[in-house]
Amino acid sequence: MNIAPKYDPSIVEEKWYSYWLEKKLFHSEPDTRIPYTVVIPPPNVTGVLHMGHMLNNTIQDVLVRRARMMGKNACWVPGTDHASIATEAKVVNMLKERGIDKRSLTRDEFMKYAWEWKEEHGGIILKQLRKLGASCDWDRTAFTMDPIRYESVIKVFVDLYDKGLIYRGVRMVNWDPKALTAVSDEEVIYKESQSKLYYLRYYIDTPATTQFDLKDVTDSEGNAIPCGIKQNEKGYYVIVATTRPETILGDTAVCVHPQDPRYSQMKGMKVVVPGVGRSVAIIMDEYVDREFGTGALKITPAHDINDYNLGMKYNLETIDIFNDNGTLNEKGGKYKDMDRFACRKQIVKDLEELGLIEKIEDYTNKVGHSERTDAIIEPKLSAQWFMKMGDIAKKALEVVEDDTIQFHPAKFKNVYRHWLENIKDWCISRQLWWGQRIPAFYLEVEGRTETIVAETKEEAFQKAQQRFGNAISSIDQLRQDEDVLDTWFSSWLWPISLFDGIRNPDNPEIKYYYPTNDLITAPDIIFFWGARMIMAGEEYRDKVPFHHVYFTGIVRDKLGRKMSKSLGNSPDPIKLIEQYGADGVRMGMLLTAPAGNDLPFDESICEQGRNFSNKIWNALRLVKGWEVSEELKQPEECSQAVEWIEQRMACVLEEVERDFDQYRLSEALMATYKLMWDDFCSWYLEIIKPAYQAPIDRETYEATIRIFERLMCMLHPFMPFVTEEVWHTLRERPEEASIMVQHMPMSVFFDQRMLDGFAKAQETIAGVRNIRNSKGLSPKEALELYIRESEADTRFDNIIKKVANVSKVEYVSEKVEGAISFMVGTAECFVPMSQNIDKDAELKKLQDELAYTEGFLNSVMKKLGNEKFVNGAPEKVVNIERQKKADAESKIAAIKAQIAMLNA
RNA sequence: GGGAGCAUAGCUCAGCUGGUUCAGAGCAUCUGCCUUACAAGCAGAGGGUCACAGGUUCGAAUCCUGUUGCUCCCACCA
Repeated sequence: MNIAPKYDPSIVEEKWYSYWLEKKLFHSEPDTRIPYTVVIPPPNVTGVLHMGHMLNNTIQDVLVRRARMMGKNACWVPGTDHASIATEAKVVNMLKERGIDKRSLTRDEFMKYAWEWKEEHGGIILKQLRKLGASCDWDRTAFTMDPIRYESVIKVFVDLYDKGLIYRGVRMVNWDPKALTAVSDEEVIYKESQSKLYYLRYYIDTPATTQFDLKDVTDSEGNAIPCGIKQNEKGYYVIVATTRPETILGDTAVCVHPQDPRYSQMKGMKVVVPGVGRSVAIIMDEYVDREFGTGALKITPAHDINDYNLGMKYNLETIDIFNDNGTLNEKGGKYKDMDRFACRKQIVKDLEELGLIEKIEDYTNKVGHSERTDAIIEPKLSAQWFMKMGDIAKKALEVVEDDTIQFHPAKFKNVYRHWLENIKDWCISRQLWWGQRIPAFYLEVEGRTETIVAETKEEAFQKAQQRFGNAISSIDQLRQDEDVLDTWFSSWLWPISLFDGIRNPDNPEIKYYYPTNDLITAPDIIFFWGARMIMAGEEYRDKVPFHHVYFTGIVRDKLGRKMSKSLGNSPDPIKLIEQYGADGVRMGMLLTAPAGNDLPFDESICEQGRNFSNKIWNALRLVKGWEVSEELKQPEECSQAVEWIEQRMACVLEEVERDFDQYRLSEALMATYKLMWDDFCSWYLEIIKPAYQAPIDRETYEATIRIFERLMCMLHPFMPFVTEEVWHTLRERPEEASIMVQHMPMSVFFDQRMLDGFAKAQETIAGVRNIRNSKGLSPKEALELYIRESEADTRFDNIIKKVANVSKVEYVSEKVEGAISFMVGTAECFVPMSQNIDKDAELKKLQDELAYTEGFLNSVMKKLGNEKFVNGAPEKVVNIERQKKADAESKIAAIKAQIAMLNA
């Protein structure tokens, strides 16, 4: 058989992926088998594959392929997410490039462009996943805005509204002035930034005759501290520290702590907002941190959540000074239309000129940025839709606490608990067009605005007629809410809506595939997505959506930075695949990424994968290059080797099964890797390998093929392509065959004593090789080996002979002269040398070993001499120490005898 | 500011209820080898006071306390 000397993944991968698709091997339909379901974390429809996706999807594919080979009906459902903000931003940009302003379009026109954009640029990422080998059921590809998913979302909204879990209200929300929409708390990223703390003078608004006592006051510990009230030629003033001087335009109070002696004279006073001239009240509230700044806080209820709360409490006026895009509105007076940051600069300049700034300090604080646009978030009062989280969160917490859903690694339970215990209502409306439009309809009835929530406008009209009778005559009186829903409000239904379980809760698919088995996700979306899916599952199926959550790590570059498009530090996964093969990249990533651990990515880890693919390939070349003889009898070393490798495989299988049970994928792969490379290639194949151009016996050959096939099955979930290729080359296969649907080998009982015996033989062989190495002897020169041991195990002598190139193995009761010796356990091995032995070198080696062993014995004796140890430690442990002592003593005796012999 | 986690070989990580899996693996490094499957390879070797300091114990990488250094999450100190 002619097999290429190097493995070329590109041809092979293309070939087999098409083959799998053509044979519909990824497709699943409900049947009598046990289902195994995974739903993909839907990537952004306009996104491209990055390393995070690679890792995440490789893990899913490993689990899915393994489940399939374990005889389960595996179904991995792919799809994409419409990603409102991100996609809408891209569409708006695209329009801008074409000279079209979004505001000049109607909603319908915009949506047409958006869908066009989606059709053109969407789904690239799913195509890329095929290159990775992902065994998704592509027939089931879904989109969070396709009809089934869209309708499901609408239905859920209406249902939750009817249950009283969804409400509309004017609240302080996180406003993204770039995307012009509200975002949820989870979408705000706080970043540390260097800013300034401005100390502003607020003059006290008081008749000129009023006198204040400016003497030092006494704090609670009895120390004298300066009074909070200052005086200059213009009058009395207090100093307020702020990081956002532009918001003074919206100031409606100044707040101090009621027990702050510095300000006790301020009760009931008013101060003048600097530069603005407005006179505002001094209020006193314990919210204020006396230690911060000057202990006096300006209150801007429209632009800060805390100020808003205080504003509510003290009935303060709310002055909103910003437009939606972050510029100043008419309340900003002369600063109208300036951007908020430009305004800040200008206002500081103006105040400085007016002598209203006491000082400016450098200050580091955390500023909220929009997760999607990176714009600085502006707290803003607006009417939004919210979902109540209280009760539903409790249930979602319970199922994780009681391990109905298990997290891998479990440490994420803490994070999850903390979030759910402090959860706030979820702002679900977004001021965008790309998304599910909120099915709320407004109409004017007798001067009031009434709200009707219904799945369609027609339904809303009917409901309106029922409620308001003849006051409603035309459907056109209804006006639908302009906003769409948060994208996560569709993704949270994903495991259910994929099987149409919202619209048709009793359909056979949802009943069969739900709940899914494993969720593979990055920890950074645990709140956005994971937690909310659990809530939706509880609410709509009364069952958790999955039983295990596998958290992948975050892929980082060599410098430890998160890989991101903006940093440009992410390699192109498709290029990597071209360079190392999909199998190589998969293997490289998996080996270095235990669950929950970040993956410091370096291209070199793919090399290991590529090298491994090639190693497998070369083993195939060796085996398929043999001529098989029907006459030859199986040599003893071959039957021993076959027996051993089967035992060994059983042992590793057990380990791998244990690893998978605990979701320790990298460990499972490492164990299989070693089985293939070390045990199979380096030991087994070397033992059975016939001499050059000599044939191999039929029995050994068949056994080898069989073992090779099973190894390929074990590796297939990790490296789907090379294993399929090799599996097909090993034997003639029927038309439809694929390794994908072979049975995964299962662990069976294995004989540990045999494995131990073989390990000893391996050590013996290594000993002989070492002698060869140190003496510079050719591997072709046969040596002799004498072993002195009380209980000889001769089973593997033929193997030793062959692999170590030893002409004879003989068991002796006396020491062998003129030989170099080494020990394997308690056995002494002698290799006679024809050439002169370097006496001094040998002596030194022996003496070193003697010193070490004596030291070892010493420490054992110390333990055994300790009465507390002998009495306190368990019998078993003491016995082990006694055995150590005996072994060490006999070893010392042997070494001493050898030294004596050398010196003789 | 609150909480959680981590620290073991140059790198990435195993190491379960303290004791033969106890100091390990892979990669990298070094030394020999172009030995007819494979130099993307083969055969060997070196390398760690288990972050630091105490404590508990007959016995600690493992349990406790403190220190230091990292990481993550949460939070409205302007």
